Amino acid sequence: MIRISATQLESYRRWLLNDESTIDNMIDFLLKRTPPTEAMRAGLAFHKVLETAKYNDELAIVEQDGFKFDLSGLDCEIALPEAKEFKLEKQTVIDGELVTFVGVVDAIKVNEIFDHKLTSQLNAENYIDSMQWRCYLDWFDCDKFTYNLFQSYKPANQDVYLIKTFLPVSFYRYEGIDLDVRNMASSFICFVKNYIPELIK
DNA sequence: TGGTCCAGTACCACGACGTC
DNA sequence: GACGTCGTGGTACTGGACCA
Repeated sequence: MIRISATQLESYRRWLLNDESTIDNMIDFLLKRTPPTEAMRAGLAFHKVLETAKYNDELAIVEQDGFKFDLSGLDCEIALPEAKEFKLEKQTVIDGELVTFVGVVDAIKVNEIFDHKLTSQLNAENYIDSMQWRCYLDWFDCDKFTYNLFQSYKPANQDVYLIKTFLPVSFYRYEGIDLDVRNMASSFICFVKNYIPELIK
């Protein structure tokens, strides 16, 4: 049996596209030998801010885990569903191998999944090819996936992240999305069998 | 002139949470 | 308390454009 997360599949997809990345790089990632950057920690802290926010909360300057975020520059309302951090496990068989797909979405409501991303570069095209939304739409059996993109900027000599822009970007289920996920998972399983068989329990 | 902003690209550890 | 599992995408860098 092998457990596969949406993050793993997305990282594997990007690894396939990168001619210069080595097999060892991918193995290191899957075995979790990599340290998180400050940006990742900032993203985590911002996530926590959105998780703990309540309906009708007016967020201006908030502090979380040592990071300060200034949302006063946003002149819009952000809809945050009540169902947050929703986890799913789904078992299936691919190429004769028992597979457990696992994933956690930031928020979910009827037929729609939400994922929050703190980014310095607001580029929706970065997410078009992503396996993440495909996996979640397939596994959670939903029709719409929305990335809530928050563009941040950290001025030099300041310890605050200015949240400049909020941009929701949605993707929709299409015919054959399950096949795309299965094909990528099949390729991933093949890689694991060849290079990291210890991940198969 | 200095500060800000943008584009593109590759890659990897920690906190939180659930389970035992 | 120990252990296993998951998502967190931004950093660093370069070159160039823009603005006050």
